[in-house]
Amino acid sequence: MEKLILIDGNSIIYRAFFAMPPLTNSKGLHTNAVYGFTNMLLRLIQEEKPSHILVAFDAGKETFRHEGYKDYKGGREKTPHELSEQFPLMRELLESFGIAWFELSGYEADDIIGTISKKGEESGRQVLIVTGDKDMLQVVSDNVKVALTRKGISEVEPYGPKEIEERYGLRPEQIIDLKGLMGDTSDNIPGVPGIGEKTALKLLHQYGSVEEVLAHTDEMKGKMKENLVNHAEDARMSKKLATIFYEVPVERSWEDMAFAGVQEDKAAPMLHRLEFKSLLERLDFTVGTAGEATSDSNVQSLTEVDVTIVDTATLPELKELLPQIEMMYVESYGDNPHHAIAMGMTLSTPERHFFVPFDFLKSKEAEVIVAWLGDASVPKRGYDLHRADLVLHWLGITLAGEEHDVQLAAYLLDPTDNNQTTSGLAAKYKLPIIASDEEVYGKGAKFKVPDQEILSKHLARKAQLLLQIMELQRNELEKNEMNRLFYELEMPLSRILADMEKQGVAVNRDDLIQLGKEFESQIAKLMKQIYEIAGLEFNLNSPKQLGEVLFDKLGMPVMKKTKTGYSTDAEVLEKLAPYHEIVQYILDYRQLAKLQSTYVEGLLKEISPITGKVHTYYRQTIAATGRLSSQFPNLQNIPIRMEEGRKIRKVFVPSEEGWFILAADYSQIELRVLAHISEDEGLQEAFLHDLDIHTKTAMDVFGVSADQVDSNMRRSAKAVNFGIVYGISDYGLSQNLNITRKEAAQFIEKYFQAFGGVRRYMDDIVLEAKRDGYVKTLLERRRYLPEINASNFNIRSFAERTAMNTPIQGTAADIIKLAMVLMDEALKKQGLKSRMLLQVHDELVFEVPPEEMDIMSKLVPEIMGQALPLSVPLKAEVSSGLNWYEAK
DNA sequence: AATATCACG
DNA sequence: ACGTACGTGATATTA
Repeated sequence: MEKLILIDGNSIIYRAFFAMPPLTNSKGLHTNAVYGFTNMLLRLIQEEKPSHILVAFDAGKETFRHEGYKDYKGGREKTPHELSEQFPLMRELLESFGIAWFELSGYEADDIIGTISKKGEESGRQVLIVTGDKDMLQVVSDNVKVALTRKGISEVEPYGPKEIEERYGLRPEQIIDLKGLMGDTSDNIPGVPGIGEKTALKLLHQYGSVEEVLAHTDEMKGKMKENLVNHAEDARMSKKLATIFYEVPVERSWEDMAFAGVQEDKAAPMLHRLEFKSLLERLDFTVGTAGEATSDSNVQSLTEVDVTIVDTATLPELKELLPQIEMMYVESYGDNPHHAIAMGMTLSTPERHFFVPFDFLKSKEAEVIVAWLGDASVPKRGYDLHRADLVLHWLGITLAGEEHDVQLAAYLLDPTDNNQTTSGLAAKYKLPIIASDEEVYGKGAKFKVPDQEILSKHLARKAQLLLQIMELQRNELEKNEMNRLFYELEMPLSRILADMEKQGVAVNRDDLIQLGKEFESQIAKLMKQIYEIAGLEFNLNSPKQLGEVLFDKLGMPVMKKTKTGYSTDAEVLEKLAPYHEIVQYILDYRQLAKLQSTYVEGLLKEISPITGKVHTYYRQTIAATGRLSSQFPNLQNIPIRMEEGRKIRKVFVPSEEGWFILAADYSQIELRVLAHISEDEGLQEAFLHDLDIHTKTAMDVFGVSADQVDSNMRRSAKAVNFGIVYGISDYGLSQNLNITRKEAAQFIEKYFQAFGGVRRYMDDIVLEAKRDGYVKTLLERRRYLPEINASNFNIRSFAERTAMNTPIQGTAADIIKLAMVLMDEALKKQGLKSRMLLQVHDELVFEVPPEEMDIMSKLVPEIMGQALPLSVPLKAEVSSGLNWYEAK
């Protein structure tokens, strides 16, 4: 049977434009959309081998749809000129490829395609429509399929009647009823307010069509009924607008649309003009002539890979090669690795790739693989092994022996690189490009686990690249003197973190609920008072509405603006508090609302029904300074500064009867680190004598003796110390202390006079950053600062402050990470039952059985204090109790 | 998806 | 003269 492909040119070229990075030829001509379109076209030709092709375009501004509804497609952004200039190029390219195209003033591409597809079907041809527009689904039939583009244009999802039934539970012709009810913002089709896809489908499943729905509104109630009655006409019109017109006078014959393959003599000059070198190279001009074999054409941009799917039959081959496996990759989806769904695993030697389906891995016969995974004496190389460990753990499988994690190494080599994906790293190292995960899986709601065929190949391609990347990383780590940091600190730490996360922290659910009730009643009281005083009810959580009440209605002075309107943050509200009693209530409300939503409700949602604990996920490859971060839930920002919030800590309890929570935190670790690296004598002296550092700073800055330092002076000195650590600026300090910039500048000058070594450090580190392009910590952790020489003052200043702060914050991070590794060793060596549960940047939290309280109270601060010998002592203070609140 | 706000070190 | 303190993550609202 002959096959006809109909392409919605506008839809595809738009998607190509936004999906592709900007691309211009040497003359400055934008070509990215044409490139994306062409790539897709060639792939279609190769895969579908069509006998006929036609590309339809929209023409002119006004179509017959505007006659009934002048706002049709209103509110759309104007087409960027970078795109509009590509339309003529696209038409030329189609002509050079011998592909027919058609447009007709007054009609949309949809209508042209609909018309031709009907004719194609009637003449006994198979039809495939390629578009990004779901409206097109209405023309689907047994012989007409619609391929919808997914995530850009790299992949399409074919829809026949069966797929529409599965996805929507509708017949193709009901798609217009769906649009009629839900509307379409992109075309400015109104639909019925309050009815989205969910509701629309429910109604259609019950009544079948817009007309039937409208005829039965008497059976409904509430807002929905009201909306349907009031907007019945909108619904009817919307349906009409979405309905394809099948009578377009198309001036193309079958002969015009026949496609006989791309001819080199015609196509090559055009491709040259566009400078599509890769396409020229890849095209061998034998592609796609109807019915002809397309043997060795490599239109496909991806390299071929061979993967062996591991099953009963192929297991012996893998078994044989297990000792030679050099790369493992576990794919899963879901942001939270504790709940992630495993998709598949690849095990690779440099020559061969094995794909292990998880169903098989769980079977009895696969236990040889499970044993291999759990054998700590077998070094594992992989990508994001931390995540792999957790995913496998919740499947009951142990992973051990992690030696090289490519993601973690990539983070160390450039912690600010936010594309540590395999395809991103491949690009960085100029290795062959592979499809990104987003291209293969889609993102957000479009995410879909692909067929095993596609998945296994994608993973194999990743593994292939990862093997190469790993070798390059080994060299680079060596060159950067980061071997110790990587192999002795970060790699062992990644195991420890995974173990802490699996262990989790017990949370007393009932107490948390009780606390929530107390917050709730206070919140209700505050809301009532606020609404009463304001004289109206509004959404207190909306800064916009709050701003209107405060500034427009009550006429309070505007202190600060955000880019969208009035600022109502705590700093502003505190200044406004004297003007009106309502402000304090709002501040109190804000505080409680935060506690309730984030810490009560948020935490409750994270308690595992399986373990009754929260299992956070420490991310080791995020923070630019080398710190950890914590997610799902974030256990590094549990309230402590305010008593109300601090109560949250009471619900974090030991997981075993009679045990205790023990917490130890470093005292002034950042300033001690600063004392060490700046070699400032005064600062070192202060820590050698274990002075109160803020008081000491106040003495020097204000030139007074210890007993003359009042609380206000100490507060200022503390702010100066913070400023120093952050990379000081007079403006920042003045904001913090609510003083003038001049006064702040004087403080800073005084500070530098007293601590000359610190001034020298600040100056030197900025020069070092300008010279090397990066700064580093004591353990050789790097952070590149490409903006350190920027001409823009703001950008440059930011980089300079970062240069000052990163070695301090980063070295502190190095130290506590070292302490964690040493602590883990000590616990194991001494056979202690105590468990490390949490890390909060300068604090470690443990759960400890009663008989180990004495030893742990000594051991923990000792190990933390000796983790990295500095020129000043490191001090860790320990405390304990029945819960985290008491361990303060 | 972006913005505002606020919790922590 | 320039205008921000350093590093994170979660929530609710709004576009």
